[in-house]
Amino acid sequence: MASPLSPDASRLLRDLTHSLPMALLRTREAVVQRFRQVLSRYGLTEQQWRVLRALDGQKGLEVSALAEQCRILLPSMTGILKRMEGRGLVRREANRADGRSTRVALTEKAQALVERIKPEVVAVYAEIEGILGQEKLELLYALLEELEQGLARGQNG
Amino acid sequence: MASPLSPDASRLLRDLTHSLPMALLRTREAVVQRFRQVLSRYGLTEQQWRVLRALDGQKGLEVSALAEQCRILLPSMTGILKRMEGRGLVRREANRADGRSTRVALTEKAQALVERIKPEVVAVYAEIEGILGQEKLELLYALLEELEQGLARGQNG
DNA sequence: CATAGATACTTAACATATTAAGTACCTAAA
DNA sequence: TTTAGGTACTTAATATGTTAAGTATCTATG
Repeated sequence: MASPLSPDASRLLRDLTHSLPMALLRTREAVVQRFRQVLSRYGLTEQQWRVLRALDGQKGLEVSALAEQCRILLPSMTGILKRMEGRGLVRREANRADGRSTRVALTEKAQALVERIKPEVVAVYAEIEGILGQEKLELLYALLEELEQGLARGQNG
Repeated sequence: MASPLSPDASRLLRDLTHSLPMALLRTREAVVQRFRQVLSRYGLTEQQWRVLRALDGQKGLEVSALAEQCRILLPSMTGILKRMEGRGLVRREANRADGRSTRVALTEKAQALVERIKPEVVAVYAEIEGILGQEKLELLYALLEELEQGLARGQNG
């Protein structure tokens, strides 16, 4: 049963190896794996590290702001914070001004952990920069952002 | 508590918005969301679509080969295939030559479903190409692959 | 003041990701 | 032939992702 698609459509519907979601997935997978090698030694998932990074240097953030920065949906964030709180990495304080929201902040323990891990993470970044070189890396960032923005505009405005 | 990192390290440890894993995640998220708008109308997840795409036009694939092409780990694939088999989308046949492996193939129903969905997916691809333009898109693919290959070499060879 | 509608989460239910074990089968070497 | 060591999965346990509901709380309005 041959595909009834036009030649142009066939070009667009690339083989799986070259589809854009797959390409983004494969590259991200490879990048994240390197970071995970570091983080797993500290019993942290990549998402938990994102939370630590986002809260580092902040006095505290509301859960929704934190979720947005980390690109983690609120239902997932609920569980992540619960586990991190259980391990004494984050502390929650009620927002007196607004009874609905909660502010989250790092504990001293978490601050220390972040400082201990940072140098190793930096080393991974250096390794990655070394692969592409700074110029290509910047180009990659620019293309990714342009695509993201373009898609966002298509959704909203 | 100021970070004890060098200026160079500070440059490398970008703010969360510009970290490479986050950039890849954000862009992929935006891209996948567009595809999901189509797929969800057919009760398919993105991963299930990857399986359909990989098997489309094949006589059948072994589970491990399928998993590799789809970039889905075997334990996840086990569940995905179980659900798809339950919905009559895939069929499994024992490999007479090797009792360990199983070959998976699309059912007629799944073939028809793929043909029905393809045009809509192609439209999404066209939309994405329109955002970046073909030239930048190719550049993006090339950069992603170069980075992925570079990281893979760092792991293995 | 009463209340409809919005906000900021949390719960629930299901699908997937990740790592570690377990199982059945196969292969090669003693 | 027996057996140690691989291979191709599957199971299990835990963490997240995704969507839909549910729960307080807040805000603007009549």
